[in-house]
Amino acid sequence: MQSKPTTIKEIARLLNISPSSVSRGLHDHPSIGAVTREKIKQLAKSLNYEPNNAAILFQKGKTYTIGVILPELSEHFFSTAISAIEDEALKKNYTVIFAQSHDDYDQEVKLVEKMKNQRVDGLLVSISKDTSKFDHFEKLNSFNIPVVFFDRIPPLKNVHYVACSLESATVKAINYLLKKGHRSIGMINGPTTLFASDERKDGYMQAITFNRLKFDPSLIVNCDLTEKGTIEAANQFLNHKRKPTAIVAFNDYVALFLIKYFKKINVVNDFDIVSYANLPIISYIDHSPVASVEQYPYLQGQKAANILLDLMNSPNSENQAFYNTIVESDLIVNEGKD
Amino acid sequence: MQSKPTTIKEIARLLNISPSSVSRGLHDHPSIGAVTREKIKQLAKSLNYEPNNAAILFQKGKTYTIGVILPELSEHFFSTAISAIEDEALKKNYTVIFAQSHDDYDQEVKLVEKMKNQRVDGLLVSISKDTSKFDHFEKLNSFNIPVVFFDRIPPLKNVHYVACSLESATVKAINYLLKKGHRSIGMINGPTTLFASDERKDGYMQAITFNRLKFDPSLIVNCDLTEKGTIEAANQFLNHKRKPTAIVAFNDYVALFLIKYFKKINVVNDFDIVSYANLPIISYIDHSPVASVEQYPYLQGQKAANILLDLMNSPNSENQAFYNTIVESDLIVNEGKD
DNA sequence: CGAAATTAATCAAACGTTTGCGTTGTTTTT
DNA sequence: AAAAACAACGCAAACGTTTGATTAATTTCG
Repeated sequence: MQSKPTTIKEIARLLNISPSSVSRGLHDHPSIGAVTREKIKQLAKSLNYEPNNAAILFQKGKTYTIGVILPELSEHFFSTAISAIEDEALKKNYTVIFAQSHDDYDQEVKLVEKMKNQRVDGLLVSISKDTSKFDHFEKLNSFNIPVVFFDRIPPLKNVHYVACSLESATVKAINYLLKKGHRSIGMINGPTTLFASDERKDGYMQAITFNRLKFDPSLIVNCDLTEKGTIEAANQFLNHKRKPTAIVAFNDYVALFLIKYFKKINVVNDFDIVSYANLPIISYIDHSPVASVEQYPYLQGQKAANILLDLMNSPNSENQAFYNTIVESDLIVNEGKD
Repeated sequence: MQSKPTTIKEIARLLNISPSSVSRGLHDHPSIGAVTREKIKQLAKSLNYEPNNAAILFQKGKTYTIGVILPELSEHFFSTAISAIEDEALKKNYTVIFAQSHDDYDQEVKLVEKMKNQRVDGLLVSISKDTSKFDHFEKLNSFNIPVVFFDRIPPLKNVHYVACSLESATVKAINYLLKKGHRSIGMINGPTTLFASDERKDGYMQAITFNRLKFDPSLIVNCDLTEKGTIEAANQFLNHKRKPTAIVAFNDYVALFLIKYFKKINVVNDFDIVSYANLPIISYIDHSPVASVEQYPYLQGQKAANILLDLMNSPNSENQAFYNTIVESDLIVNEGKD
């Protein structure tokens, strides 16, 4: 009743050869004769032999595991990204373990420590909102655990990362709105502490100045990304001397709050809204954004995973080169709204 | 530069005692004296000793890993559930690995096999849509790997599971609609192969007959859950001799398709819609469902994980008792729509 | 005071696999 | 025909930790 998994020893015993020969036979080592090799393989197959991973990991001192730390799994962006990571890892026979920081710095520090103790071979990280120190990652260097950051990356030079250029995407978004005839464009930006806020702002300014228009700083409002904050920001626009006719929202949640509020006060048709995609079904709502910045979470996850797999399997000599991959984001125009 | 993790052997060498004493000391084994124990612990701490997990797993023949197989991580329900699973596992120092079947039977079979080979200590499964055979799970019995199904459970008696009682929830939904005055209620149900379809149908019938109303089978339409299928189902209702005034949609996606279609043909105000929750933001759309059946994914994940942890740590004697946990689902009435 | 019980530690095996090195025979080279 | 090369396999150690059995030293008790 109680099946024990087949082992190499068992196969060796049945075949009257040594375990080492079985091991070599299974790995097509040249020093094992063809006939023996086939006998080994056939018996292994018929006994449903599967290598005991724990034993291999232990003996090789590797875990064939990559850790993923991200802020919030239930966010569509991250669940998509981790899905990609898992797919890539599976191809190379790596296992993925993950943990959520819930956007908490202390939690993130703990998780990094835990991942290190779990002896992950490498780490993929999307940093939490309120992480501004990065010592906890540097410790991993001495243990030779490579780290690749994705999407939410730290403002450091000497790290590997994959991210989206929100700046160029924002330029595209503003250009699109300008081409539609808008001359006063508001932006509900995130907290100033976020790198992503800088990128949006820079993109905004770049597009405005490139088109030889006057940049009005009061058209960019920082916001804590809550519903309340969004409404406050919206009110600033409504009372603005140059009331904008289009608004770039920090993300789909903000866009959602905005649309809800605008509907309530019956001004929803006065604005074109552009947002940064993270809710798959936003296009289903009425008066949904006219365009969205697509950040390709699957692609980002894929690239980050592949870079990490690369780093883990290369000698640690080439420490000077850092992978800095930018995934181009695209402006997706919402059809039927144009 | 290149740090090697501290080992028990190293500690033993430095303290001039045997590795076994160190191991016992760290585990508060009574046969180690208090002074020695403290010396061991202090040195271990100062050297940042962390047990080599791979070695422990190997030697114990356990992996302290629970596997999760689910259809689609990007669905909000599942990402929430796995988030709960991870939280529970972490508490007991278990690691979670997961994989997606993408609702494909063959893939699911492969994943079960893979999880078995990875030597997971237990498995949590939400079965794929087109799984109707369950041999691949039974094989796990002989390897003493407990399985707990959650949400999408197989129609078997001798399995552990956690699920939502969609039947009673459906009763609540129908009762709610009846109380609102509806007398002809349509239901867009899923494929007949799904257990979840049976439950909805049973709940519908139960509520109708309990209220001494006549049950009209043509008011329940099976549907493949695609947009096209939803529209076809909707058309059946529109042409029905007793055109319903309320419709119960199989899930939020179906509700979404339905609302979109009804809006297009300008009949959206003719219907009250009730749905089963899986999209967190559905309440933001116009003409959103008047009520939703909440299935508490976090709670389900939590319970399933705890049952599994229980099973893994109990002797395999009590094989007769099966955990059959039903999480009561609630009808959430969409405020402001009532 | 000697036997038994208790305390505190050690020994050695085990878990399954890999791998450097050694040992056979057999074949090829000069 | 002796030396060199090669083919095919076995031996044994190693990875870090746990644990049953054992030993040695000390204490307790009748």
